[in-house]
Amino acid sequence: MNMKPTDSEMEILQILWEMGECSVRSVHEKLDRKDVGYTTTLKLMQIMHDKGMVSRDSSAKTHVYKALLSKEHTQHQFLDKMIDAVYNGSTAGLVMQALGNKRASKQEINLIKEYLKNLENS
Amino acid sequence: MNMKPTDSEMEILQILWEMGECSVRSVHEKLDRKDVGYTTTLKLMQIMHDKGMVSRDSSAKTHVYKALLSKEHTQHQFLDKMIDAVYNGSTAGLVMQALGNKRASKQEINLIKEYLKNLENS
DNA sequence: ATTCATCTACGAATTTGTTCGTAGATCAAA
DNA sequence: TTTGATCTACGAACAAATTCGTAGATGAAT
Repeated sequence: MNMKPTDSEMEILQILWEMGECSVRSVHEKLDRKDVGYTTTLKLMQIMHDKGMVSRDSSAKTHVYKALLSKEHTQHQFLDKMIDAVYNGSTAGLVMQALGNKRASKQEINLIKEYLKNLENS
Repeated sequence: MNMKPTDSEMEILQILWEMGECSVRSVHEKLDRKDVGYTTTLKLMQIMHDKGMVSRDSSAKTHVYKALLSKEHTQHQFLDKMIDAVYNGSTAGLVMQALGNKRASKQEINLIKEYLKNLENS
């Protein structure tokens, strides 16, 4: 029962994690991908339910979905796979390239330094 | 001409990056995935050639392949996509979770600290 | 020259993910 | 109670990636 979400499923999970509970309609509206039909989103969420990734309250006409996969666990899963598949198992390789990107702001870098300091004291 | 490799293509690229030049046979033998036929590996590398990901010297009977995509650029591409898709755009989020994993050894962490120091002086 | 292992080429089957159209249920408002 | 908007269910089309079987070329060894 330990499925790795697909890209589309990941987009939906992000929204569910942020919102907590959600109808298909709400998810669909928050979805920023180029126009895809409503029933597509519906179908995806039904499949996710079949897979056990989300729970569903179907007591009312409009069903309400909730993520069952934890955000942390799922991120972890992706990260591990990426480190192996793209960085040959080197965590440092990934981290240093991530820091080398122009994407990391001064603020983010300070955050990371703090984090490293705390790591030390444990 | 800027393709994102699939998972299988990535496995092959890893080997090509490591080896420099390679026949299909060599790649196939280094491939550690659960037994897949030789012609499957062949086909994949032919497709990669069609896509322009690898070059091919076909002067001899046994063709010799070489990666055309740079390792750094490809890693970067994956990293960027991952940060958006899984960490909502937060580089720090990814880095800190990577460091939190038990996978980062003391040695790796020191490497990263060094790297951060050098970032400062520039 | 024949044999044999190994190679490439390529079509096709399979699998997995994504998309949508249509049918029928539900419910609120006129 | 009829209408209309919105919902779910579901089959099926489509697309992309992966897999393999088979045919034919090549070259080394007998």
